[in-house]
Amino acid sequence: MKMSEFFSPTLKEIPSDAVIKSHQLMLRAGLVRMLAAGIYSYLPLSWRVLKKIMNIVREEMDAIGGQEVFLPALNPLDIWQETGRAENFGDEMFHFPDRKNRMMCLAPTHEEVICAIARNDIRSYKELPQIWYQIQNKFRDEPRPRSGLLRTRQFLMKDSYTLDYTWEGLDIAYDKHARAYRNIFGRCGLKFFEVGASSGLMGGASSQEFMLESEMGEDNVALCGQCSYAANAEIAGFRLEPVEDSPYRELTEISTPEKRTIDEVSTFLNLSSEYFMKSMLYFIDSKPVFIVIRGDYEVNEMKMLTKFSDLFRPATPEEVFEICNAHVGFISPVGIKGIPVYVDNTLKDQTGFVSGANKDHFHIGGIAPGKDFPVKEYVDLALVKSGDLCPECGHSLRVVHAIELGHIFKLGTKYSASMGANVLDQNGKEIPIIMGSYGIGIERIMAGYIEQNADENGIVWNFTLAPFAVHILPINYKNRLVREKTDAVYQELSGLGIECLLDDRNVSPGFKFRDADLLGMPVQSILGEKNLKNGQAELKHRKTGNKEFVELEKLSQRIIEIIMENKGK
RNA sequence: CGGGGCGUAGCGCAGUCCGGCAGCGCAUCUGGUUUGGGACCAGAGGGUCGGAGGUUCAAAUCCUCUCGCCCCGACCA
Repeated sequence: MKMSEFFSPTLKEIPSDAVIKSHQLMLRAGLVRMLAAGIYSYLPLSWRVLKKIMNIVREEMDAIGGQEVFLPALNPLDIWQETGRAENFGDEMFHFPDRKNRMMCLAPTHEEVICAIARNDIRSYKELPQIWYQIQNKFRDEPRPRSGLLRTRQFLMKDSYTLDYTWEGLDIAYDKHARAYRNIFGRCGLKFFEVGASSGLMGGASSQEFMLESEMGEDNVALCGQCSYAANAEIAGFRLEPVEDSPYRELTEISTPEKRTIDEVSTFLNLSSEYFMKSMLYFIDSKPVFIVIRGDYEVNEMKMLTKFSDLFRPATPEEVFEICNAHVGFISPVGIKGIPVYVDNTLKDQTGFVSGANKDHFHIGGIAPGKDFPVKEYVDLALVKSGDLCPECGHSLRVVHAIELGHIFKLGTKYSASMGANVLDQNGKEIPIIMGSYGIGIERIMAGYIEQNADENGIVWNFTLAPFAVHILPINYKNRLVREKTDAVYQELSGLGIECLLDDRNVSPGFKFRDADLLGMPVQSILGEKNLKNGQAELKHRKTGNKEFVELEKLSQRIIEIIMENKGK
């Protein structure tokens, strides 16, 4: 491809709207342009990359027996009402009436369509198992699209669905996907890891996420530095280091004027936060309860949801005062009768905690849960933090930001049951199909790759994803010798099936070098008059910056060598 | 949805406080020179100052409304 004919509008300056590295580089290198918030056009360079990613996905999905389908992105809303997800998604799902006033929507995912097909056309267990997948545009009216291609309102997703009639079958399909996903992300050259995850809105038994460590990630993940333990912070567990030597052995009232937060009281008493008990009043199913947790931990909203479903809410300051006769910051379950207390495991088997005295401007030291107030139940509600101990091996955990690339779910029968997607089993009994659901964000692979593989000059593609393998840079293409040799090299490489981008533009050498570094093809072949006269070309490796000089006749051979050497890296 | 910021030429910005000729750099076009890290000379084109309404002799600038984009939070397979 000649650059003079190729559409890759590069930018010298960083567009002011782009904040994260991948977004800035994709705009500067002319990969994408924004049409509206969270809606992007993929220009020739990025579409070449995305097609390569999709090819890898197809190969690996086909390898586990997946059958590619293409389902409608435009759906009638009523199938979404059948499963109740029209309401669950709410405004996050684009919906609108068609000309006959039937409500339609743009599908944010495709379980409902899969079930609609299965219930009509699959009757018997003999027709199972099935693995169906597609690569499709998904639409989600995100409250806040952001971070370039990492969170958009229209995006490409590989989504697959497995249909089984036994739970063992589901396990097998799930494991196949885990294997395929490792291959896909590995082949793309991503440093990824797998974590146990929450199923969230999707429901279902077990789920696993494939994550990319990145400051830009919206998820928090706990990683063990020693063993393979990795879990989304939403569900991560940890081993507790108990506190023992509290200076408060017995119940002691402490004057703490105007000191409300754990931080303030901790500083005031010069006592670190693990000696505190954080007391919070919630309403669960309209009844007041105390939730208490050790002072150095936060409550994990997702664990709250799992424990109490969505029926909980924090008490208002007025309700707190009414029940405790003290203001927020000075309360605790000590001495408050008739209100159940859920105690987080971080407080278990320890004593001597400081919490509110239920009297403004006073705290109490020396609290022992179970002795100084009744424990309704010990529960796991704490949010893991960096430095906590691995639940598997006891080594310390790192909590890092991560980008979710893929997610696999054992869905079970949630959707098949509500939509009546049933089959007859061996005994002639009607049972709901057991489903799995598995997604990969295609653009996130590209954006995530760039987040991990770029330097101050631009993108650094590997051969697997690069839009072109070789960027040919003639210095002064108008020069006859340069032009003839360049054209010969271009013809030869292209003839060998090596994708080449030829910068035949009449611009200064520096301009070409900067653009080439920005676009980031793995190898640059620089052809200048001086070297050509000696029968030589220069090869520059984008990743290392290393340069080598190669005899012209051996150029293509050397490039093939380099490609082979770097396969799978 | 709450908080903050921004909107002026393709891109990056100044001008807005304090009303008075719409500017700068880069990019673009024409001609010429140049060719190993974003070249030089000469000339040229390009604007509904996001939009609507208002105040004023006069509005990019002041007022009201509105649309869009970004960031933080809430939210989020």
